[in-house]
Amino acid sequence: MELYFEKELDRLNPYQREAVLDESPACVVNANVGSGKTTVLITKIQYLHHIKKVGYEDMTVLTFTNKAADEIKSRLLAAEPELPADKLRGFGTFHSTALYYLREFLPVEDLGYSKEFLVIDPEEELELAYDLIRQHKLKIKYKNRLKKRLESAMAVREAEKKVSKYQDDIYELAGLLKEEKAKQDKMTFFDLLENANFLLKEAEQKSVSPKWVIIDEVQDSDTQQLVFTDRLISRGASLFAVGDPNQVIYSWRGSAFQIFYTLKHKYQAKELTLPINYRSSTSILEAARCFLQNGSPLTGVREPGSKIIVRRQYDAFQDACYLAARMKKLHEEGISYGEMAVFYRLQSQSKIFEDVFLREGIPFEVSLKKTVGDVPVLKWCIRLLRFSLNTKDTASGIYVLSSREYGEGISGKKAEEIVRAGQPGKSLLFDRMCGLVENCRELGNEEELFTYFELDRYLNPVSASFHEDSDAVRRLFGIMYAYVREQQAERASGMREFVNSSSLYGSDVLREDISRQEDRVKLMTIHASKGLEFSCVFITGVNHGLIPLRTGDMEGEEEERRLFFVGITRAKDHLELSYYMNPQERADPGESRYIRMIPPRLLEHDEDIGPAVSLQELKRQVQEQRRSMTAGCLEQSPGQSLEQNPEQSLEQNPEQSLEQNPEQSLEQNPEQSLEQNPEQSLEQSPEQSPEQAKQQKLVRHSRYGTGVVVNEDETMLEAEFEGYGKKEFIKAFSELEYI
DNA sequence: ACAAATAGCGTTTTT
DNA sequence: CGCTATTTGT
Repeated sequence: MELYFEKELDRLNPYQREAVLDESPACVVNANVGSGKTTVLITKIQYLHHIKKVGYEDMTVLTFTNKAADEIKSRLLAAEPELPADKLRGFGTFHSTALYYLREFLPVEDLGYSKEFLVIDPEEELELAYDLIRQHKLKIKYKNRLKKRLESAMAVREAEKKVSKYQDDIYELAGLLKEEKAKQDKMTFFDLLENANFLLKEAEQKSVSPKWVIIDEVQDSDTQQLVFTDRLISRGASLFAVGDPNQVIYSWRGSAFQIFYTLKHKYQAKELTLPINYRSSTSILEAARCFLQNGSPLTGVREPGSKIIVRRQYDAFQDACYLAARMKKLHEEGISYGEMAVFYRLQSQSKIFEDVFLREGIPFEVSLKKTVGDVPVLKWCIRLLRFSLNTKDTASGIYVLSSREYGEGISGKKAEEIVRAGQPGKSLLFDRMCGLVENCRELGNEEELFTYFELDRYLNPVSASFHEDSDAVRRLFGIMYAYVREQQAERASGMREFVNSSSLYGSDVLREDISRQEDRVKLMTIHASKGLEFSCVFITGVNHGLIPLRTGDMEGEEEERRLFFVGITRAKDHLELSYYMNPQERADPGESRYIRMIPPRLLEHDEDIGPAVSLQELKRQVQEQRRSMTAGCLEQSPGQSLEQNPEQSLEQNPEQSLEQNPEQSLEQNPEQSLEQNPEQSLEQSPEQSPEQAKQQKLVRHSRYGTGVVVNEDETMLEAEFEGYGKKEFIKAFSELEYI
């Protein structure tokens, strides 16, 4: 083993080797993009184990995502296949490690919990809070923002909790919620760390005392995670942390300020640097250097490579069409689609690319954050299992019975009665849930479980999404059975563990079918691109107002710059930036100043925004296609609410009016059509062509009188009434009369 | 019951 | 800044 390890060490560059061999009790490694950070981290772990004879069980390796933790574990196992998995129990995300400590070593009873406590998602905590408000008749203002208000209330110190800003009972609620969670044996992600931190301060030394704390992507730590680290270090652990201050893009969700500085001072940590980037061509690196905050060195070792292409486009649609053609060409040249990626600033920007790529036959995959909670049927099923496995969880029982979409659709009051009384015979579904643990032995696979709950009946067979729903549920059950088998646990307790483990929230329950075909173009936000790399990267919409997004303060501005830095450093060989002359969203037309910050000699401008006569026709077809699609599956997609924004903005954009008069628009360059019709932009309703504005449509309403139609589509109608102003109506329900 | 006043977003997302 | 949801005032 030691010999094998010598070879590993030889493969490292001097900087990497120094980090691995460093002997100081605390060391932070300032690792540049693409400098082999993960390799150093893994080699360090192996070094500690094989050479320094530190047991894996004496190491705590902390990451922020399950994905990162899985990668580290699987790379260790690949090098050492006979390594028993339970030696790596201390390897995982901050939250899963806190969970492990709480379950195995820390006296959670001191906080009123049992060892079998449950992990709940934020939404369930919110439900609990609303329940408490009702039960205790608390006065809470701005209930719609309760989640945010509670978050800030929980962060306030005990001493300052006298009167709330709005003079309501928010602090009382926070206190009650804490009690209630302990009573119901439930912890949120926040509680996992908070409680672990509290107990680590008090508990006896021997219970948890790793010899090493090793942290990946340490720049993303928030205060809670910093405290967790500190608790372990003050128990005698040495520290080895790796991260990149130039890749801080999550400070808005609380990553602590200037971590490297803090760690260096707090623990007299030695700071080492990994300056050499192996990933990108030197042109790309040179451009990236313009966006570094501090003058940290960033050295490349590769050839200059091709210039960065900057494209001027009329709008996102034209860009999408260009990209489709460009990618086809690259594919013909032998670059696989999997090596290409399109980045944008906002989730809502993906839609137009999806539509065009679908039409053009480009295989693609959109990276969307989806958890079980985002799919209504799975959310319902999890609650079904939760109550079945723990009938004390009455909130889940009530939720399942009173759901409108699934189950028996019992009213909330009645459901509460049944669940609280706990008497059988009132509801078949309720009886089945209560009987699950008893009958568990006979239910050997997902199909039998499905049948046991009579889900054929309860998953709302008349709904359009029934097939999709039952497939999703079967898949979830399948994953659960696989988990139980893998853990070699007794069935009921294995299921309980699955349903309550944070691993559930991190697992790819929904992505099974996507990963089959790998050769796809990836579409994602720049945020989501962190940690990935592609041969060809296309960053789209590099306009001011998008990249950078209009931000209030300096800090936000700097974060935007780091974000762009992250985006361009994902590219290995080829990078293209595009900006729009007619951005439909909040962006300004023209190139972002970020493009101007790159030395011109690195750039190649492509300013031809040719008229492409058929483009308008194509665009019309794409929009038509989308309309028929969204009409068909309105209720199935959980992401629907997110996707409504681009839809709306599309209705308002000028193309809508072009679509209504195709003959007129076709021979015009789209850019001209806007500039040549100044009256149009002065109109109150730009979606109407001048002709339509002249022959105004009038409607009569029983209450508001006669009004002028200002906006109209298939479902909605907006009219302006004299003395009343504008009013929106749903056509199907309003009693409107055309005049 | 309606109108005026006020608060606080806006985007990015993991556990 | 401009919009929306909510609270507060009449």
